[in-house]
Amino acid sequence: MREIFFWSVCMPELPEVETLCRQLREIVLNEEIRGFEVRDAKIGAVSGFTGRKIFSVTRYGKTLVIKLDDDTELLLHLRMTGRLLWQVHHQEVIPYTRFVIIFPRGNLFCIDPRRFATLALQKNGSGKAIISDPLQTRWAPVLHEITCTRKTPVKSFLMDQRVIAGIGNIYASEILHAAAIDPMRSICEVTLRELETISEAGRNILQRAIDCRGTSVSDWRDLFGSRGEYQNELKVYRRESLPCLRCGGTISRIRVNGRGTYFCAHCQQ
DNA sequence: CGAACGACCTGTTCGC
DNA sequence: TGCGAACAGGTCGTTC
Repeated sequence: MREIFFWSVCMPELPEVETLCRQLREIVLNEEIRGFEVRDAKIGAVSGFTGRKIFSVTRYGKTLVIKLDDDTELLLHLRMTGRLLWQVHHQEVIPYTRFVIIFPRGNLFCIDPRRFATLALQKNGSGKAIISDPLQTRWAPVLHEITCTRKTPVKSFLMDQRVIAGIGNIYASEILHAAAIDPMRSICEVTLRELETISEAGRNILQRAIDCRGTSVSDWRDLFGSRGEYQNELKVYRRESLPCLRCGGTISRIRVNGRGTYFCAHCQQ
């Protein structure tokens, strides 16, 4: 039992949020909200959804977008340790619960030990990324036009939510390893051809991670408390000092803009 | 304008 | 064994 409630790292990025999104659609689409309980006001000042029905559940980058039948749009961002958990029975007390949405057939718990998660109403004209859907769009042609004005490390560039919506720390390391690019390389020195390699690797990795229902590095769990599978396919993340699975070199861990970054100095240039 | 960094949080891990 | 410091990282605001 404790295992269900015991996690330190979730870090929902695009594949994890997409997983929740798909699972939510199966369960709550067209369902009526019977109650909305805010257990921690820090989550955001929102209320008054009783009687509304769920019109759609979509995703923008790492943000979950829940649209109600009165056109209200709820934006849920899980940040680092936020989770959503579906519970059929309401009696259970779950630690770190931030809010609960009560449906006729069950209850949706938002759980977040570190209280970074946010719930807000859609703001008009909320920021859009240059690559708003990295799964559908080829990155290279668009990004190549702006790389010459930037000097930031390529890893920071990939994680910039104004550039690409949805890539976080885990997948940024994985993508650059797959593309054999040094994460510290300045983005302005990355060629169009290399950007195409990054784009190809990135889209493949994100899609594969979705197919695996996300990465359970320490304890990411899906809507039903199950682990993802992509942690079994990680090539560099959290593999410091272990051999590179491509060239046999040793995986290094450095800091890039304050974030733990894993790469192989032998085959990533 | 872009780049870097602290703040926000709290459970876990590390070092003495 | 115990305690405090360091660490984890998504995003925002501040500073340079």
